[in-house]
Amino acid sequence: MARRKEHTHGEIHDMAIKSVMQYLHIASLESLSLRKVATDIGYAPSTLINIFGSYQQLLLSVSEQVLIDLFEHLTSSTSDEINHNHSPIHATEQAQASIELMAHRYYQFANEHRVCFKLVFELSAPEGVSLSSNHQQAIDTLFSLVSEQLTALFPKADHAEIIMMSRVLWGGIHGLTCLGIDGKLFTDQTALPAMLSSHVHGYLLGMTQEKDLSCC
Amino acid sequence: MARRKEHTHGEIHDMAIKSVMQYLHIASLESLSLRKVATDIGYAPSTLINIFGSYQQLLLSVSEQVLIDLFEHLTSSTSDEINHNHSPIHATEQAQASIELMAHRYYQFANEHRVCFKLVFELSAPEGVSLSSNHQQAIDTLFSLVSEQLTALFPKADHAEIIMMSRVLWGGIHGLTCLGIDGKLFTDQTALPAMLSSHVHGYLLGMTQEKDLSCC
DNA sequence: ACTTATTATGAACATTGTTTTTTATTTTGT
DNA sequence: ACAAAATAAAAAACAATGTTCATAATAAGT
Repeated sequence: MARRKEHTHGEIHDMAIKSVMQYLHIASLESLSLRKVATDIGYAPSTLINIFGSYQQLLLSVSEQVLIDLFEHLTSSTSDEINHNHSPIHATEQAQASIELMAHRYYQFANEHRVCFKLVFELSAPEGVSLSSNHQQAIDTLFSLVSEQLTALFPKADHAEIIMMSRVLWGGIHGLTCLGIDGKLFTDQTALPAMLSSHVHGYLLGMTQEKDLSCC
Repeated sequence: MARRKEHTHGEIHDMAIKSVMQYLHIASLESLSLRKVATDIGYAPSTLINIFGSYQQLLLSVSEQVLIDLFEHLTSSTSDEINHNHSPIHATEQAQASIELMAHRYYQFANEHRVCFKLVFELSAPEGVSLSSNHQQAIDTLFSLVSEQLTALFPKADHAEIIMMSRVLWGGIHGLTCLGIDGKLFTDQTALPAMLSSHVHGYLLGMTQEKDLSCC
């Protein structure tokens, strides 16, 4: 019966999201419920419905936050790790190493936040309603990370080709990661970084040979 | 009140699976329920629980069936379509074309059975219980389809390398397909076959260059 | 201080998966 | 052929879910 107003809606919003993300680190999505979240943060279920609109939209908000965290994980302090083993001579090697590093980090993030990561890609917006602009923008930003590097690697290629190649690269990274994290297709987890490298390295090598025919 | 035994358990099993697959062609998984399936096939909910053990295991049985259908879709009458445009001269070209065709079919199947396809990869076995051997075997068989072609392409490569390459290829095909079917990452559906081809073609070209250094 | 407008709440509701109990049917034993 | 035991399906009961809505408690306005 309406106690003292202790938190703003924004605060409850953040508390709920934090509660869900915390829960999903130790349990499955199916075992979570709106009522559990409400109990955890000390509010009534109907309060969360008031703020988020529905349980599904609460989960979508979580998905947004996970994407933001993922982006930060992919972009934080890149420089020192690239030059860790050997300093690349050419800018092209730098670009390739950068993509490879992102691939490895993508998998690392997915592996450390499996349930949250799955949530992002398995939850779709409610019927007829499209994703929020925040959400869509977060996704687009991920793509730009790769296409940026690609323009450095293929200065002659036109925009459409760059876009396509970035999608092929992300698609592969994403697919390997998805199949890897729940061990559905291969059980040896350790091999996945090598596969990611093989994918990035192999595809870029193939595209290089196809684009600039400097040889043969 | 236990009416006359009209169907065997096996028949009810198949009826339920068929009902689910049919329903998922026109509606979402969240809107489906055990009770709806029961009503649809004219039995009580508890009867389905008796047969399948739980709703989740019913859905896992559906997933198995989808995998079987997928396998059939990938392997049926391959020969005539490969030689459709131009007859390949070398066996290597044939192998590459075969993988590319499978990639396109993989996407085609996923696109025509979106909800069922998603079900296969989003539903995991109940806590602690591993997938049924049928289920696991169906997955392994998919992989063998690619690795078969790869052994033709890279006769010198050892088994471990073949395995790895087949996983990278499938991972990429799967990732692009996943991201493609619910338009989460790119809206132009038509471009997806081209991306799949680029992935297969690009990666194989890169690996060819790396494995047999006949040039440069 | 009194009224008005918020705001979170708790009770109610329909629906879910599952368990348990009942009951109708089939099979078995003699 | 008939009674008894076994079986199979269903109905009823249960706990838990997301969501709605009337209500009580607080905050704001004058």
